[in-house]
Amino acid sequence: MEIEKVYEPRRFEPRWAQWWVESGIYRAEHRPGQPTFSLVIPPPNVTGVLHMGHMLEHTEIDVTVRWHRMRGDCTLWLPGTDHAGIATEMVVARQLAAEGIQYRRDLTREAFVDRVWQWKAESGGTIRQQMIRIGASCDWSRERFTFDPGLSRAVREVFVSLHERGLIYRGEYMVNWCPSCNTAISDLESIHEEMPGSLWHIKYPVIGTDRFLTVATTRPETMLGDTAVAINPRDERYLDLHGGKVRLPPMDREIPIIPDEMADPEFGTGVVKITPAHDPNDFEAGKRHSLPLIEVIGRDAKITANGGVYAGLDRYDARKRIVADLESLGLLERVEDYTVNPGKCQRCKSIVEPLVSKQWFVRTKPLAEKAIAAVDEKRIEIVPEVWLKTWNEWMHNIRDWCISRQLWWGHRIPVWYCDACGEVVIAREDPTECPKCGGALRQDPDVLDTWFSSGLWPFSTLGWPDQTEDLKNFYPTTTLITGFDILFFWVARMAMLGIEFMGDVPFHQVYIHGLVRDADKQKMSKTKGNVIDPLVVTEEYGTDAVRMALLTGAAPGTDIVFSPDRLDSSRAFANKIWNASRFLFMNMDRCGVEPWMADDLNAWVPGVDAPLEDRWIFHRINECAKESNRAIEQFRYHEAAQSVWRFFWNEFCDWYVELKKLRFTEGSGLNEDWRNLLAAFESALRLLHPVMPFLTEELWHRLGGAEGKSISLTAFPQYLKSRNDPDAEREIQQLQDVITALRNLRADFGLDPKMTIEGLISGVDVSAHTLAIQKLAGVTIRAGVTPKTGAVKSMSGFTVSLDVPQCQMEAQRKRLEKERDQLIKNIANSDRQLSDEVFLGKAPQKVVDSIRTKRAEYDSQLKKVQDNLHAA
RNA sequence: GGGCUCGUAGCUCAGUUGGUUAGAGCGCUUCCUUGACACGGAAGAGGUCGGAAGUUCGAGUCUUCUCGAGCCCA
Repeated sequence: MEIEKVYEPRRFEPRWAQWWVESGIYRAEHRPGQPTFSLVIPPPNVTGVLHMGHMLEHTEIDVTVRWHRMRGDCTLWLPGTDHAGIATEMVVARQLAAEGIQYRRDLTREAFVDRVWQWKAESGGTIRQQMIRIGASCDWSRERFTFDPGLSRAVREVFVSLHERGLIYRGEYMVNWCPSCNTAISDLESIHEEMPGSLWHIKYPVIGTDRFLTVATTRPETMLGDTAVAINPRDERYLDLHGGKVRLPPMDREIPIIPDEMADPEFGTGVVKITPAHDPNDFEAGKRHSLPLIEVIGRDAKITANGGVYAGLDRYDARKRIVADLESLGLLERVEDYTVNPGKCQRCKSIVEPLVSKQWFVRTKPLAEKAIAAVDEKRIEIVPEVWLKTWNEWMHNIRDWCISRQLWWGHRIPVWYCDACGEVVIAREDPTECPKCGGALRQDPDVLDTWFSSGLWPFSTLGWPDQTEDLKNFYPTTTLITGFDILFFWVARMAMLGIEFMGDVPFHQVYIHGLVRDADKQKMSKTKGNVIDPLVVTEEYGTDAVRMALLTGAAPGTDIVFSPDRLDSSRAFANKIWNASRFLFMNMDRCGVEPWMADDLNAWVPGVDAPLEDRWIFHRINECAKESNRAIEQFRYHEAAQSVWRFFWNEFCDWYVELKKLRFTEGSGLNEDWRNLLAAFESALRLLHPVMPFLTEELWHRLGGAEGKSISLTAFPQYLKSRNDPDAEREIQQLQDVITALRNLRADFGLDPKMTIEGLISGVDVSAHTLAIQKLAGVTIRAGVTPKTGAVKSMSGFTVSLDVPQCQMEAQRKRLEKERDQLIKNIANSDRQLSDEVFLGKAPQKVVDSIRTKRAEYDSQLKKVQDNLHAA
């Protein structure tokens, strides 16, 4: 059988990727009575391209999904994307701008939306293609998009029914306005970031006196809209000013001095200005004191007509002018450097302007309570637990959710206004006329926050509001795997809406994965230029190697450092497996063995008389299965990856294959030896499959897997206590110890690796393994009982010696002395503990016993070492 | 201002309920191109677990303080 010398994933990965999709083998078919595992993808943004975060997420999901499928569960991984309102609108707007089209001015809304759909058809499928390339084993027949008709119907149903339940309202509230995206955004989309700024101390003349109140502000331009200044009611400096007024310098307006707790006597002068229309805290204060709202900054971030002489200026130009004017009036007391913390638009980084406007909100408290309870009662389990605190912190302090967006691309808010009679219609079906007066209706121009539709994802994708079979079979989903950055944006909202509309949690477990960082532990970002394109490294190293590199570092609760080193070693692992199979195939040829696979390899066990190494490797497979199953079940991907790595490389390749080499005879045909070897290898491939799907599929087929079948549909090895073989384990361990000790001695004496040496082994019977010892340690065991020289090494339980010339004894003596000193130290240490009455009285018996046993071992070894030293 | 996480070998990280010679990968040193593999094999060196105090018979593992790095929320 021809097999290339080096692992070259490019030669087979694209082929399998394509076949997995075309064959439809990952379509979930519900079968009654069978356990179900379902998972929905955290929908990537339709404008997105696959980045390392996706690669990690999809790898973890895929491992989990493949593992469940191999365990025989009816398994669904539902893929799809979201319509990403702002992002997509910006992408298309940019495209139009390049053609000289300003969409809001030159296009109708309908024309624009058509254009977006056109864009989606052309460019919206990138990430899908990329996912297929990396072998994501999802059910493409169930792919969904948040803007599909069905999902849109779900959105409308939820909006209307939340409104009916009193959980949606329209209100005049302070929102985060992004002047460059031209829309309101939610609190979560406004990112606070510290930056250097200034604190201006401005003097406000107190009416009727010659005094001034000095107010410190980081945003002097907002003073145009001040409607009061506040002092702390207990602040003794200003007791006499209660009920007084100040003159607002640039506007020449009189505004009241009000007592309010929000003024901190310790901060600055203890006086704060109040601008209810442009600051969230001031907005609240304004409500408490019934202050007027004066909007001085508009949606374009320019000063409005209310701003007097400053009208029409950009907010920052106005700031400069106002400061200059105050200074010339002698009202600017001083300016100090100050760190400011403004909200920035998550998407375009513009500084958001807090504005008062009419928006639609979801009343979140009642929804949040149920979600909090679901987590408290473990109906939703958050893994790792560290995120529980963050979850509770946020959920308990949750604020109402602003869901209207002033965009064209998105689910249009299903609300209509009648200009004739003022009626507001909120309806599941588009109304044609006002039900009250028959007049014309005008639909609310805004669309809903994309997360509003993403929040329905676990059930809208399964057909809701229809009561479909899929919904019945796959909701609640089993597990959600996602990043912490969308814990609130998405996870919390799915929990709230799922419970509200399905009456049950959307998933039972949420696994929060880490962040992929570069080799210097830096976050990957386009601006830093340190992003690694997963498709590029996939082409270079192979998808499987990239997966392995990610998984071995994916310990729960930690970020993943993604370095070329790790990629190199993962590829080396893949190459090792490749070559192990190459070895098999070459020897199969030599021995005249045809590719073979039993009907049910999962049931294969070597016979009772099978060679020791066969019994041993099946024992190890069983142990590895135990570890892998446990690890994947607990989202301990790094342990799953490491355990199969260790098994395949350090046990299967390093020992099993080496021992097996001694059994090959030319022209043997498919004998018991071969059957056991091939069955063991096939099991090992199955253990590895969830982690490295491509390589294992390729080798499995070369091994004899029938066309049209897939290793991904075979059974993952399960741990069976009955397959434990402690005798084989013990005997191989002993053999390994003997061989290691001999190699150790050889190295110490600097013996030529090619030279076969005679030696003696005492204390253990290895007569059955003389051939193995000869091959793997280069030592032939001679007759006799007395070592010829002092080239001796004593282990616990046995002693090995080599016949080497006397002249090389100096190295030996040194090593023995070192060993002796270590043993003396260990014995002293044990004695100290064993003579400690309190320790003996309080420590558990088994701890004390183990120390006694060790003490005895050290002692007998010490005696041997001393004997050897005398001889040397 | 409130909260969280991390600090273990040169590097990146494991270390499930505290148990007594602290593990892995990479890197490093020495030797070896033996017909699966130099993306390899064999043998090694190297940490006392950021610092201090405490609880305990016993602490990398629990408590407090402290220093340093990062993150989230306001």
